[in-house]
Amino acid sequence: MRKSTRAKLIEAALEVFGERGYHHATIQQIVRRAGTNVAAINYHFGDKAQFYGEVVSHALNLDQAAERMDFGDEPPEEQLRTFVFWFVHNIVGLHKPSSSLEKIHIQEMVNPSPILDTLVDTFIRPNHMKLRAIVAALLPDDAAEQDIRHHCFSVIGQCLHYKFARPVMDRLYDDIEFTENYVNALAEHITHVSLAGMRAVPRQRLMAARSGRAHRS
Amino acid sequence: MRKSTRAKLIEAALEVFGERGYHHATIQQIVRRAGTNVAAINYHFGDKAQFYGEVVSHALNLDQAAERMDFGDEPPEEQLRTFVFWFVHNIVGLHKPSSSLEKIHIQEMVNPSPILDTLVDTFIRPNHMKLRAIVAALLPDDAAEQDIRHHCFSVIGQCLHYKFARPVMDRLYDDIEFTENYVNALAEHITHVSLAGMRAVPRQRLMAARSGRAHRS
DNA sequence: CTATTGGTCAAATGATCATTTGAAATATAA
DNA sequence: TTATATTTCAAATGATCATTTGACCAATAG
Repeated sequence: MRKSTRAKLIEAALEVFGERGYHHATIQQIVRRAGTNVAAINYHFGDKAQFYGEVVSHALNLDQAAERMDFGDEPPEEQLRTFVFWFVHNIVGLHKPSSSLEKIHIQEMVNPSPILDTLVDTFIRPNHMKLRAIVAALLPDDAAEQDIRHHCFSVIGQCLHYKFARPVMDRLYDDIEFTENYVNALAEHITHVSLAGMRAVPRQRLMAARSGRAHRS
Repeated sequence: MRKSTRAKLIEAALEVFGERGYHHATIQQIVRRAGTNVAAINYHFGDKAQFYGEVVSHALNLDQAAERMDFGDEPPEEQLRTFVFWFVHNIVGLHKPSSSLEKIHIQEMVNPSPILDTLVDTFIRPNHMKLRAIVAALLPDDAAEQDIRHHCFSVIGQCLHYKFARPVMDRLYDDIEFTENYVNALAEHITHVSLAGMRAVPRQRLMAARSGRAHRS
């Protein structure tokens, strides 16, 4: 016995769920890739939903076992840079091996399943808090709670865009290639914009006058 | 005859496709909302795919008929602000009436269908070019092509995040409410960060030394 | 009036999946 | 070895959809 059927199934499912999302992934595809057959799912995991749960928690364990991002005692600017580089590389998917969890993370954002709660608690929130600490260190001490959040979301939003908008970007420009160097340049750009945004804090507060200005339809 | 069945179908489909996306929307749901039955789809449009095509191009026409965003001769800073306010409000969906097209736009980004090509050409690219012009006006004349693009993507990425990450944000923080005022504050934040990022242009170019720094797995 | 056309309907068909089943094969214990 | 529990398999079942069919209805033209 080389590798237990159960293990092969989880491994294959991690890939397939990452590629197609929970709904679009079929059990056929998974068992074919695992070299076994459909009944094994029922036998080992009950049904597709429970199976998916097992797969995700297995991925979460893997991730916890993997090396954690740690910034010695770098200044917060550098910590942000490190965070963004790590995130962008994982998101864009150049780090093939360990990024299945990221893919599932993306799929769940777009099309949440009950698993999302777990995913947020054990994976997303810890990362968010790490970023939040960095952002808080970069902003003035009296920064409002909302501003801290928004700067976090600005950082993450810029990173994720290169995942979500990929199909559109490829149609807008036909010369984009996500090489190692290009992704590094992206990360540098995002770091730059984010830092600039945080340094320019003493902005005038939102004027009430602006309230009505949006798109009048 | 109050409203043709065909019109009722397109109207209902616009909503349903916007809410659930092409794949998850069922013909049953659409015809139920339109108060008719499944055969009408076959009769009027052939099949689901062609139907979807008609619905999207109808929405595009509606959108073209709608008032175009125009900035008199405001300075580019204000133009950017106007653009972001308009985009965020449409994306987040406070502008109920006209936002079905935006919803389909989002759905297509995540789960592209053949329609995406049309959508990019007639809807996304024009908007992108408008933003691009504003960004180019804000950057120094010798700004690199890549920098222009990346600043555009930073703006759009920050905006879209409040759509895509909504399920996650609701789990991270339980006190977020997308009121008119809050969305305005968001838009102001995004404008602020983006402008700061563009003004701080004379940054040192990416060092080759940084190439190897990302997540070492 | 009658025939033709455009439009609607309920029910049938067919495809794709998840899930179950019961028979085989394999291992494990006695 | 024999009995018992585990694990795999191919095929059956059932659910959910999209798509088709053929019977109706209403209007309009001859």
